[in-house]
Amino acid sequence: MALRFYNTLTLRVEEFQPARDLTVRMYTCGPTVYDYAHIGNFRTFTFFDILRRVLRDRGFRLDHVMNITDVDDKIIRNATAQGKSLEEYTRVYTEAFLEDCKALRLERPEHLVRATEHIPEMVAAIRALSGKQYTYESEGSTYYRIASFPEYGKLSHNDFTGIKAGARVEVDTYDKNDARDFALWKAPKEGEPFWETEIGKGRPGWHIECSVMAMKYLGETLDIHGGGVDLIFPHHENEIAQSEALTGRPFARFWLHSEFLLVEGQRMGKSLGNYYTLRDLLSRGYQPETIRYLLASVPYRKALNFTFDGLKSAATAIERLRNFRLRLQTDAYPEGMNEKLRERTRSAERDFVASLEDDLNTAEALAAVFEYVRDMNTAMDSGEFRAGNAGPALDLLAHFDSIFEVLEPSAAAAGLSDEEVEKLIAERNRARRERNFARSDEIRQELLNQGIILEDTREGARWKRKLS
RNA sequence: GGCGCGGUAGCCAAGUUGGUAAGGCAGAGGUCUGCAAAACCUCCAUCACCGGUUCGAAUCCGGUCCGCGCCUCCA
Repeated sequence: MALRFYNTLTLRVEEFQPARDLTVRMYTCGPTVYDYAHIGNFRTFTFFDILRRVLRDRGFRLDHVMNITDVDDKIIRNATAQGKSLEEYTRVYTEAFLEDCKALRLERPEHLVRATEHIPEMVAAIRALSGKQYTYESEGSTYYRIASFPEYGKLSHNDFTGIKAGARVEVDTYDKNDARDFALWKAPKEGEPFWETEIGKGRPGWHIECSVMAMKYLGETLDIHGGGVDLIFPHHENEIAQSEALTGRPFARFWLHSEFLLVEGQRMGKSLGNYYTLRDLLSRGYQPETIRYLLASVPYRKALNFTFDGLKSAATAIERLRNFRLRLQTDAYPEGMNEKLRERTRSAERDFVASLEDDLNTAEALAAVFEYVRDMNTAMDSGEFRAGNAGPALDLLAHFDSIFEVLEPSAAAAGLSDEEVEKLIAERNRARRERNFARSDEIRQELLNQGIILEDTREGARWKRKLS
């Protein structure tokens, strides 16, 4: 089977192929760095990450651009209030964002680009649009005239032909001819930072940066453009209007959007007290891979209900996989190869891949892995498992982890060192040989208090660190 | 109101070209173990509701109810 994605443009699942060669040209909307990113943001960024990994797993090369919006009204407001320059203000959150991504094991796109580093390109694009009569000026700002782009609404599937100029209450403080028109270039208000350019003093509107940076690095037509569902309108609709007006060509072939994240069944909001940044969760002791697992386990097109129960459940699920891997690595099996089990490994791998190819059905992909794990554990218990089956099984786990990446523990928090653990285990082994079970259990409990779990097996005691 | 997405076991959630419901977590009972842990086994849903099509529907059609998102900044 081939890769298929649900395309917002057509509202259908379609087979995916890059337009040219095997390189996927992809643009995804990144963060606006005015604050720490929250888990809702990371739901979307985790989706991008899974998308990247699956594309590569299916043999494609990636040319992926993600923007960092480091100039917008909120940033200006906050920076001004703190008496900082834009650069000074956004640097903190940009770095925090990159750290968070790293913690969540999100791959870095080939191009991570900042809006403020592309002002000249944006100005050139706006001038080109003006040359084609798509714009008008008002009080020093430049607007895009939507009436001149008949296809407006094709992504959000809205029909705007009935909307009349002035029909809506003016909510923006800028003067526009039509409520749907949007700013390409905003004139500075008193005291606001600005760029001095050929189209006047000011700063870029939000939408133009994505059009410009996407096309600069990837060409006129992208294979994939991604973002959260809330960006479909107006952001992505406006990107299409700008880009296609400029080039006369389709801006993106596939539009992929991730659904919202809810917290305990409710929309996350600061006023509701259920607003969490990644940092909030980490400081509560949850491991990054636990969060990553939870975010990745629900297919991206379904709203994800983020709960603390869910985190606990995710941690336990990961432990099940880690236990299996530990067992593969530490238990001894009879020599040889069980061909039936070998074939079972192949079928699990096929199911795993087929699920991901089906519009990134991560839930089904996980099911394929867990079913496989159960079958292999059963085979181990019954003695059918052979030493030769361990390699393929570990390979399958590695394949799984090349997409989900949750098997390796994050840097251990402070606690006992490996050596200290081994020392205590040796002492416990002596106690057990002497059948001093009281002392033996005492040591086990002591270790457990330190987050170390002991398991006695035929090959002796093995241990692991508990995951939260 | 328009556009879009949903309503499957206690929780999360897969399955919609129709054929008698994946998986994870939690729970109950077993096996194994010095005791545990891990692992395995067994048990735990008729798919929001109503009607229709069909030999047969969670899956198709019609209707109803409910939830969420976008329609103004927002992943």
